[in-house]
Amino acid sequence: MRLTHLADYAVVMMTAAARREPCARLSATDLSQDTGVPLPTAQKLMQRLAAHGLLVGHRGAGGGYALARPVGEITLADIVEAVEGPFAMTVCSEGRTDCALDAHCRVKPHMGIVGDKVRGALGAVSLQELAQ
Amino acid sequence: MRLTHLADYAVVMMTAAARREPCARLSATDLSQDTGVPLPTAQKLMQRLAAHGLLVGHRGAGGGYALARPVGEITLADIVEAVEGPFAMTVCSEGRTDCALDAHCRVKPHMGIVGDKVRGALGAVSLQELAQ
DNA sequence: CCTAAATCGGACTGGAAAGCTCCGATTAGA
DNA sequence: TCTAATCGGAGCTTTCCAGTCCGATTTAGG
Repeated sequence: MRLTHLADYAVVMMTAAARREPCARLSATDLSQDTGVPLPTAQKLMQRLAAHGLLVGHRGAGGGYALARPVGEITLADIVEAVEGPFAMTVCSEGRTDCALDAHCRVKPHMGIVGDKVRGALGAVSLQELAQ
Repeated sequence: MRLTHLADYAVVMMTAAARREPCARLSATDLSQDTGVPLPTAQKLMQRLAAHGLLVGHRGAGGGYALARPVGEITLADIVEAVEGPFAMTVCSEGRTDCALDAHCRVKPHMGIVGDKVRGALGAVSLQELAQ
């Protein structure tokens, strides 16, 4: 029950962005230098965060990314979900039924509820709190 | 943010044990047949669960495992923590400081709190609820 | 006392997913 | 129109997890 390195990096980068001016243009290079995250990795992460609507990208010279929403409306759950995928405690919660235990499993109906609880715990932490 | 297969298997096995009589002797073979978990994997999991005080092992002929506590006093958090290790969102929360971002990281102090929240969410679910 | 059954502990192999890097496509500014 | 800086996707290497096997230890029963 721990975050992947990519999700950890994403949280660090988003908090670094939250400390800047709102709507400021942030390039992947800028955040890479601020946080220490390797540049190619930072690029890949910002792509995913933009694809999930947490950042908006502006291309071309002078472009970069900007927070899509106010810092109070972006939660830890949003960031983790953008990088790691949906909060499913088990693979069978995602619709996949290729589980060898599926026939005898009596726990499956409860796992969706558990996932929601975990998501609620992370959803209660906003970027504003993380940035102090 | 998902459980490993081993933790998933452990939850299924513990719920299967919870449906038996309290204090019943359960061998790894029994639970393996009931749940469909491969026998060697079941053995390894029960070792870990016993090492963390969730099961008590009885060696020798007629031996087996039994739940160490009533089903209402064993939570999902206990099981996951026994198999996956402590609830640390990041490696730096466990005391390791070999993180390249450590110097600039301003999020580290908050991660311990986040881990506690997640643990609380899983700690609110007891074996009794999972077994219906 | 002896046999048999079952747990405990370790080390080893295979496989999947994460993590990192490089290269092409697109766009704004001069 | 040309240049420069960025977004976006594809590929590869590496690390960690999952599964398996073996031997050692212990206890109940005949």
